Amino acid sequence: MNRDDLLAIGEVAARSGVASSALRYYETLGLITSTRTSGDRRRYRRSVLRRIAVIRAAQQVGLSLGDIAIAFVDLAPHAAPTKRDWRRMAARWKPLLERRIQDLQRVRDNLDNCIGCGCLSMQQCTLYNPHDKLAAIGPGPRRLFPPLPR
Amino acid sequence: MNRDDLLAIGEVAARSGVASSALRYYETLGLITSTRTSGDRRRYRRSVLRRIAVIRAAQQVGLSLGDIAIAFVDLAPHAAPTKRDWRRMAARWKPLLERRIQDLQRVRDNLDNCIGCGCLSMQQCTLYNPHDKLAAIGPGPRRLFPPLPR
DNA sequence: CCAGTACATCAAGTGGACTTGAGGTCAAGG
DNA sequence: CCTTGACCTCAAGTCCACTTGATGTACTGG
Repeated sequence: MNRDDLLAIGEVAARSGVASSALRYYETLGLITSTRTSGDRRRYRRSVLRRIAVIRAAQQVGLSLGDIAIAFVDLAPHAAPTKRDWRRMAARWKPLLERRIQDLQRVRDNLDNCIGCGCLSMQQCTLYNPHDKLAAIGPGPRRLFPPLPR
Repeated sequence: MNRDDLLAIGEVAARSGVASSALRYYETLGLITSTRTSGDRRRYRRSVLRRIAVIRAAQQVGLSLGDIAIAFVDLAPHAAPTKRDWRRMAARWKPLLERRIQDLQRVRDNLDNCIGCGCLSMQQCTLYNPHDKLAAIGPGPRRLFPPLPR
């Protein structure tokens, strides 16, 4: 239906699983870009799907859209990140991801312990230790990570 | 300083790393409870620290405070969860946690792939595949998991 | 006794990530 | 030509997890 290999917002929404309104919102944040038709409709390059996938992945890691935007402008002023850009971003995010995984594994291991012990021997339980990394991570789900290292 | 083995809100805040205002907020949600002194100050049992640790852990897993509250009223109407209660909660949350870890590992493995390949061979890249589990997880960080299984 | 600090309530504000609604436009099919 | 559906903008609303501010009360040290 689209001759120019460009996607309408609805198509992008369908293929990415992200609502059109969210896509417009991403655009206001500079996370994605679009061209317009004569009738002012957004047209997206196919590469936007990759970009969106990266955004979702980064959200998974715990980055805010602001953090992601920074990473994007920082690394890729153009719409389709190059191999090199992508590699840099991936390298940068990986430690965060690793740490996040480790944190969750710690929680899981504690659950295992607690399932075994009933968690009444609290002294050595890291869940119970308020001043470990978990506590330092921040005020709950909305900020799972500190801001990107400068 | 406290004879009755009860903790003032400031002490709980200091020991748990959670702000007093957040503790009061948790109380409005029924996540924690307190008794009052004659002067209307909150006094917490020591076990509240464990409860708070559990709350933070569950947030780590991606549960909302609402979800946690449900799990709590569901399992533990009393202030200090018993060994059995805690075991059940842990057992219930563990699959969520495992899944979350797996999802993140998937992302990480993809990053590894992409660091190697530059992510330009997108066909087999699961990051690029919009209809996989990642896309299904939901609208970003605020709801990393579907609501608790019934 | 008096100052200072810690705590109380309650209403309102914040930030993130969107969604919803009102009101209008554009392009295709019958 | 006219309807329908997808799209547009912009302002406002929503949900979550808290925080902040105003105003008042209680206990502690000097």
